[in-house]
Amino acid sequence: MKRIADSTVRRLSVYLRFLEDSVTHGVRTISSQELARRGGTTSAQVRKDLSFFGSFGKRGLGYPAAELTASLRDILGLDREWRVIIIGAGKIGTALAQYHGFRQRGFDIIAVYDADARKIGSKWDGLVVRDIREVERDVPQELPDIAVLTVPSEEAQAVAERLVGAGIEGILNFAPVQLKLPAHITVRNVNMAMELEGLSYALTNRERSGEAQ
Amino acid sequence: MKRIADSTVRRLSVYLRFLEDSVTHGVRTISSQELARRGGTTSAQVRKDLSFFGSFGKRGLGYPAAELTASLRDILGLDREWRVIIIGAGKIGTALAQYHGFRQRGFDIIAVYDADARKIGSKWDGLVVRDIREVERDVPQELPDIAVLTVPSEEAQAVAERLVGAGIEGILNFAPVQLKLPAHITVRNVNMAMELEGLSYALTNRERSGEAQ
DNA sequence: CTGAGCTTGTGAATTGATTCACAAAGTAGT
DNA sequence: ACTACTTTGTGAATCAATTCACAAGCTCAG
Repeated sequence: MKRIADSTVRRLSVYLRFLEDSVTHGVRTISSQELARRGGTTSAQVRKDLSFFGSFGKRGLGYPAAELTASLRDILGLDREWRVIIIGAGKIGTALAQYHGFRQRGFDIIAVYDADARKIGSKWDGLVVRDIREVERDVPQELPDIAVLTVPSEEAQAVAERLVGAGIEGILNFAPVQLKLPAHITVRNVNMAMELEGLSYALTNRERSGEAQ
Repeated sequence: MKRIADSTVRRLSVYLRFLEDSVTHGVRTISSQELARRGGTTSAQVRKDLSFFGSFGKRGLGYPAAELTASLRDILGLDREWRVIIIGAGKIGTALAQYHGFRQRGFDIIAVYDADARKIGSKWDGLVVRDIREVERDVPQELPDIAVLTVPSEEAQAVAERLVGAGIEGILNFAPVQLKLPAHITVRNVNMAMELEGLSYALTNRERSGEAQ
């Protein structure tokens, strides 16, 4: 199968969110045009995106909402639970640990780690903050799939390497540094500073830059 | 001037972070190769990115670190303070409000708003949570540049429209919906669910998908 | 059953981003 | 001053993503 572009996967995620919404509102069938309108793209793009994975619609009618929802969940690998650990019990890490939206979407936060003795042992929401030194022992036992990295930039690379050593293969990195890890490790970056600076650039050079969306 | 790609602006932001770091460590000069290594890209890409904005290096030597830092800050519009308001005092909003990294980088959080009477009036870090209904009065007075939107999905579109009506032109949207706003408004989306689902896809289809970075 | 009206699925065309490759310009050692 | 070595800046070539455009398939009304 052909390599699927990152941008396509992102859009599938957006379509899925709207589809789930539509299904709970009783919508039976939905056109590429409607999906495009809600996803901020074009109908041709929607059809192309879906066509990489198969043929889901009926000509003249559109896509069956419930079936397409199930197919997208399947394609995205959301037909299972993902076990997530959070590394770094700072402001962002804490907020994420307490945010219930993830669990709802199948991402189950099973543990939080930190290096700071003052934080270790404290409890939120049934989760006790563990010592980061335990990660090498815990990961082979509890087999988390994804680590969310919310440690200071200086430590991000070293901590990431430890996680990989312990057996983690997927990392959601909040530190504003580019992690250098073996090729088989999947990394996604969330970089708030970058987003704000993107806004700063766009607002400063309004005529040059297109409207980011 | 030619339209600059979003991906280019993102990379400039990454280069800038590393350059600032280098300057504080006393580095005087830096090559496109070194910037590429740290930014997770290629030297040709670095040179191309910079070439859109001018000629900053010396052949045979590289780029003067301090000067390039200043130029990038200038290009990105970081030679000023940006006034930021946070809408939504939930888990994420609260964490962002208390996170000092933004202020350090020139993004000054001047207010937090919420609709929930139980939250209004509570105080963090010198910031009192204000009633969202006051936003129409405050914005024309205090002239914030950017609104960070951390309200539930269902409310995001309506709240965004109110913000635009009040005079906001830049929005950092954390709600997993595509906002539909006038073309002159700049929107950036941070969508954690999308990132996690991207990881889920990549981990599920390891052979098909490239390593996202 | 027929014709008008939608909407999908998809090659082809286009537009956009990245990589190549090299001349030009500099450094440093002798 | 000359040679060997670096590194930038940039057109040209390549690779990738999006948009176009239309045949084919389906619905529905009469």
